Amino acid sequence: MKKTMDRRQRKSREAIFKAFIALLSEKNVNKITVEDIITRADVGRATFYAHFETKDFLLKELCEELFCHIFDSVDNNHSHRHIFECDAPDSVFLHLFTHLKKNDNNILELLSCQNNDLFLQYFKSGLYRLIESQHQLYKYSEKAKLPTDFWTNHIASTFVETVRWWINEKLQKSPEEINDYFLRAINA
Amino acid sequence: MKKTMDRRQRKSREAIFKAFIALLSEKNVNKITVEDIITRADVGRATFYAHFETKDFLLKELCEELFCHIFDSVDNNHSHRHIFECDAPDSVFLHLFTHLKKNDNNILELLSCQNNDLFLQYFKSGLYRLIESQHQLYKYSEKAKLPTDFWTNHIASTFVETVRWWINEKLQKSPEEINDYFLRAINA
DNA sequence: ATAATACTGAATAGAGTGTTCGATAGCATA
DNA sequence: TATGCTATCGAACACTCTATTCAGTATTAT
Repeated sequence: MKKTMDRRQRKSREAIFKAFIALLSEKNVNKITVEDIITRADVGRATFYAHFETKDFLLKELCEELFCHIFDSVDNNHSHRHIFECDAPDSVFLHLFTHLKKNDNNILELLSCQNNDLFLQYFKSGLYRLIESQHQLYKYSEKAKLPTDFWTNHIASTFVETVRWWINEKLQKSPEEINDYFLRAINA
Repeated sequence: MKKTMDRRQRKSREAIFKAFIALLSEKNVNKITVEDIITRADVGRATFYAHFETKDFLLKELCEELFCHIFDSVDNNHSHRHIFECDAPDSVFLHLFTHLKKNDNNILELLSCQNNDLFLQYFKSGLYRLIESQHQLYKYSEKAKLPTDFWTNHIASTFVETVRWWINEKLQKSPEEINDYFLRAINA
């Protein structure tokens, strides 16, 4: 989203996103029509198509906006730690759990709605890239003689499944506890 | 599927399944139309709706037909082992990997096509029930103080992800090797 | 104030869904 | 082989949804 965006554009775009998110927690993504969205968002039909080529593009852009924040914040945090030489190997995940619980952008609504698989998959692909860069995680995989990409995928999916379980439990556990579960599961 | 099914019904049903499977490996499930299916299957429109209420039902019944075999075979094998008191704790998974590689019903085509998430998720839900009944798997979870349902989900998803990785690698590894990877990953 | 541009609202063509029905052909049974 | 039963055909139908268009209106940046 460009900074120099017409206020009207921003408003329409935001209204569409907001309506779409609300609808996503109400019904299956395949059953949501453009009519539903524009009625809820209170914008004209032509406006919708001026912003998004199709519903699929809307979904894709929504995912990008949602997850760019969370991964950016990790990247910043990680580079800080690098600068200060404060090496806490697995705290990246604690950082992610904490960030999730803060629930910026109502990300939790989407990760717990009936369409959550959609978002968990998208989240996982972002995670995969992040994990690849965390070399200290691979000590165990070497010990267990597991291929690198197998291990990367294993960690990413275990993280996502931990989040899924956590959300199902209504986030009763603290980020520290759930991070502990996660680390025990991957036995790091 | 009832045994006493009219030959015409069987033929139509099979033709529809076959056409659907072929289409699934060509394009996204959402883009497949009833028109596509009946043209490929060479049956009338009314025939399709006589067999399946909607496309979603077709998909559901396809999944059931596909996975019932594989889980039934495990159940039989498991109860045999029970009778003969031959207790090989984790061989259920080796049995599953072996069964998958045999590729009955072209199950692998579906697990490796672009719609594989659909089938892997369905496969996982079947697995979940199976794992719940395998009590010997929970020794480690008790040691690591992890909740039962967390652990069940962890094993199920790790299995599914192992299968996913295996298929991506074109099934080059033997069932024994891949079972080994899986057991190392869950550290059982 | 002005020019640029985003939005509206209604109309439109086209694709896909799910149903209907009389006619036809295949099936099980006797 | 003749019988009734039932699955299929194929075409037509109403319906919903998609995606585009365009003239008129409102808002914005400068």
